[in-house]
Amino acid sequence: MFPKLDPLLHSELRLAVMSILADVESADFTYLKKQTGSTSGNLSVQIDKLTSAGYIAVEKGFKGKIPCTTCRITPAGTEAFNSYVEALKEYLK
Amino acid sequence: MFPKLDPLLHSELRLAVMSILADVESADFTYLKKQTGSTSGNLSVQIDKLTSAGYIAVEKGFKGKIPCTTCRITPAGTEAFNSYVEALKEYLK
DNA sequence: TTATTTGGTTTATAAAATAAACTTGTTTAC
DNA sequence: GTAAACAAGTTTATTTTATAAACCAAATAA
Repeated sequence: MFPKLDPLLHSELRLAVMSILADVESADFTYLKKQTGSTSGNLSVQIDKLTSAGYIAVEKGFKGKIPCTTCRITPAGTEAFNSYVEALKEYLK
Repeated sequence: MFPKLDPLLHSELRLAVMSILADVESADFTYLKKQTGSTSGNLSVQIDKLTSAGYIAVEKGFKGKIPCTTCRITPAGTEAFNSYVEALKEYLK
């Protein structure tokens, strides 16, 4: 039987964001936007959802005078990501 | 950069169906329904989409007097599935 | 014969993804 | 110094999807 896929992670953009954050200590909004090729609006919405789920943590600050939103994955996020990868394997093999 | 994920395959139920059909010669509606645990309505809709995309072929016949819808993957479907798996790996590693 | 079950399809609703428009503040050009 | 352009996002609106609920036709069981 196929395991249920976490709908929060089974989304192209959110998965890309999580994939990046799983690899780096932290990444800011602009970097995520460039790496994923997404629009600001879409990225903003998806970051919110990941934050509400507790999968990532967001810190708002400034780089000089310019606002800067920094994201990092949480332990819960790491665990969810790993579970998702395991679940997905059942579909791909 | 993250490759685009085929939206037709990036769907839990459609992916499960394709995953099954990639493994067997053919499978009928009832079998797919049992294996995926989906509702008839949802399965019917998703089979239609995969058919329209040319990823699977559907044959409608009878098993005795009872109608029986048989599905099998097409070469285009196999290729799309393989590409999807490759693309997804970029997100999971 | 009238329920009930099988094997679905169609239609309606809920949820998601995405795009477009807007905001706040900053830098640049005149 | 002020108007225009830009950066970094957010909010709102629209489109697309997924899913569920309702329905239907034929077969079997009571």
